[in-house]
Amino acid sequence: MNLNPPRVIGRILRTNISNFPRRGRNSILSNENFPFQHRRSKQLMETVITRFPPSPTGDLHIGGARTALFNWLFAQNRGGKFVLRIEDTDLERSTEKSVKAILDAMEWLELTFDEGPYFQTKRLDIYREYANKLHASGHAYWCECPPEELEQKRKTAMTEGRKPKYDGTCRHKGLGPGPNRVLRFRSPDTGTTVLKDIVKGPIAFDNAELDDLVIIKSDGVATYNFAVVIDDITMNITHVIRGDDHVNNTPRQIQIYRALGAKLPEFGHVPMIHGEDRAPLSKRHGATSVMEYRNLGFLPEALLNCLVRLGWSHGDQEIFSRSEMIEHFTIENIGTSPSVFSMEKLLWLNAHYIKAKPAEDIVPLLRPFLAARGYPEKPDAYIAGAVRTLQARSRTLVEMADAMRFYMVDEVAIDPTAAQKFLVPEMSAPFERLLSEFEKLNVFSEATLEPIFRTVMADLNMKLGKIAQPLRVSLTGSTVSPGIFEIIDVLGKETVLKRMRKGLERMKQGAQA
RNA sequence: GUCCCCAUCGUCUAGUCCGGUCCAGGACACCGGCCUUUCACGCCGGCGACGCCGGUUCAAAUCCGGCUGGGGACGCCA
Repeated sequence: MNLNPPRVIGRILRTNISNFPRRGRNSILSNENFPFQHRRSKQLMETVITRFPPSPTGDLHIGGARTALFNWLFAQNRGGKFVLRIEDTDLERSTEKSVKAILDAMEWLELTFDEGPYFQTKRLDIYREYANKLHASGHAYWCECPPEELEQKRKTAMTEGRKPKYDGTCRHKGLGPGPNRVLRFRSPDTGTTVLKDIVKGPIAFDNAELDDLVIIKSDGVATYNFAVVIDDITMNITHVIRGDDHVNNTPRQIQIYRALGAKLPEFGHVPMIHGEDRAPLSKRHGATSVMEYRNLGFLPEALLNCLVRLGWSHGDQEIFSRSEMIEHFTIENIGTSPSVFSMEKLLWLNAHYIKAKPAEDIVPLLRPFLAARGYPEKPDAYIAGAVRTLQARSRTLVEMADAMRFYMVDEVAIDPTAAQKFLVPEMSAPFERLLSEFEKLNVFSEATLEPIFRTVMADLNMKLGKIAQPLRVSLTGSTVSPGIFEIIDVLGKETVLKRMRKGLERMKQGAQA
């Protein structure tokens, strides 16, 4: 006879906990009966503290950056604090270089932190202290099972279709510490643990699914699942916003909080970012590291804007300034399904920010790209002028730097196909006429040039388009460029006349050929 | 295999909580047009989705169940 209601495992549906709103714009503030209502109002007095805990085993990648951004935004929105913590307890894979790379990327994105960076390897004693507490209270025990044996048992379980969990061999041995021994957390084997996820809603786990996880490795270092909990407790973290891939770790962590009698933070799990093929983002999807995007000529505000829209939205708004992101960011508007990172969208956003930014502000950002191309030095004002003509035509700083070549080099290389088509003998007469008019000119600007063009065109009974292409080819070496007057304006009289004479020569050569 | 999560245009998403206002809105990409000295920018228009099957209901993208598909987790990694 079963008098107990059936246990509900997994996503708890509205019918089971009807007043747990998963999302919904106003529900949290409007619903008086919301179970967390007064916890919530207590929180309003309490400072929000979020954290970003990368492990220094590589560059900061897109997914990590978005997690950092969400935590940062939430803290900013609530007037709270943002903590950076380096999770370097994997002594094998953690490197100094990665720490630097992560810090650089955070700085580039201007994701400023109020505390840290903390390093877990500097806090090992704290973990041991808490581990001792757990041992003393009977919540942890020493285990001497050799790793190879455990590995073998896991495999067997897997092939037999069972969950590969620790079988509890040392659970009741009452062992003390010793070489090659690990400390395991004694996980309850009945009941359920409920994760009240602020993004996904409540999720229940059957405790029988959870095994006794290692909390202190045989080298005396805490494992991830233990160190995070201790850190989040001792750093007073109020909200843990992290990737979806941590959902299954959370019930174990909750049990540790409970065993320690600590207050739980709020947990929010954000769906992951995938590549175009829906597989998790990896190298073969192209650039995955934040700094690669800087090298590709992207602006940090564009990357941030792109990332914030992956899994979060505010109605139909696409463009967000930093302050708008902060102002509008709420957990309720985080989506529940995984998203695919799109380079096309990033390019569009980047083009938008390049257009919107004052040319003067682009110059310093562009300089490294110019230098990389070995262009001769030019003054800021000159480059700014060139930038202005290219802003609407460049999606990245790389494209801009490439397109800027003809402004920068002394001699332009003329595209052979373009020369063949436009630097033709028939054009030499009108070209000569234009050249002689230009030579007389003292003030060289669009305002003085345009009337001259008009009169020359009228005299020769030609359309502007007819002469524009040969001129363009002479000045830039290509049939594609910014507007002809803009170019002349930036290049200046001397260079324009020099290149026009060169062009004229080519036209006459064409006549002989 | 077991457990967990997810499911609206090709992509990012609005709408889902509180069913009707949605023969589903916006953005990127794509296609067409306008503007025009080239290329862009900009503007206008077009293409294009509620995974499937049941149930509840006068009414379902929205609630319920199943299926299918995708993803995650199962380490002395984090």
